[in-house]
Amino acid sequence: MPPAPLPESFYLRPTLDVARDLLGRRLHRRLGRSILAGRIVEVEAYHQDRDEASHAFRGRSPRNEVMFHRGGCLYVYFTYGMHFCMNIVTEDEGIGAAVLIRALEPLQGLPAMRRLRGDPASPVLLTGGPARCCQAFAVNRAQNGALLQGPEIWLSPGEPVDDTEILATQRIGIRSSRELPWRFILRASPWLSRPAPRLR
DNA sequence: CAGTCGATGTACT
DNA sequence: GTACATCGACTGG
Repeated sequence: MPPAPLPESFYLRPTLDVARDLLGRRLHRRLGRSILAGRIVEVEAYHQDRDEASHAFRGRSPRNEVMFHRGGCLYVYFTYGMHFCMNIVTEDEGIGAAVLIRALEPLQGLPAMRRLRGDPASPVLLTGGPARCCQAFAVNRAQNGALLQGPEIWLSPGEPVDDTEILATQRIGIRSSRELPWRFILRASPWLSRPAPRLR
């Protein structure tokens, strides 16, 4: 039996708290009779308030509708004409907020992930990057709005992460509100979309 | 290594 | 038109 989903209450907290707390959790995806799993090692928070880079900053629209749903579902959007990105929706109905999954450590179903990704040369190219995570886990428009209580896709507790393992940095690939340190990484993970900044 | 650039759909000015 | 929460192929050092 696969691990049980995190409770809905996990998602109904301030988005930055959820973002940090997502590190070390596991993402599970059922594909027919097989199950894929990965450990979350890199995320970015987005919020309707004070965050011009957020899709929710300018209010509800058909695209960002799911960001305003009650926390505990998946917001999937299409970008750059060919890629999908997946987000964990947070907070109450009516608040536009979500956490982008940027990198995972593959744990289960690696052969299937390799097929879905076109057999990349380096292991980190399997799930290092938000669009790569979606491709490796077969996530696309069809999963937009999916509830995270399974059986299609869900999160499980995984194992605890100490605060000292977490680093907050600026987000990747955005212009506005770039000063917000809302990217959270497991600093020692080899599975990040890019290496942790050097210590000083 | 770093930097550049094309692919290609959708949202928004 | 222009930008876009990206990726992969290619260039040059």
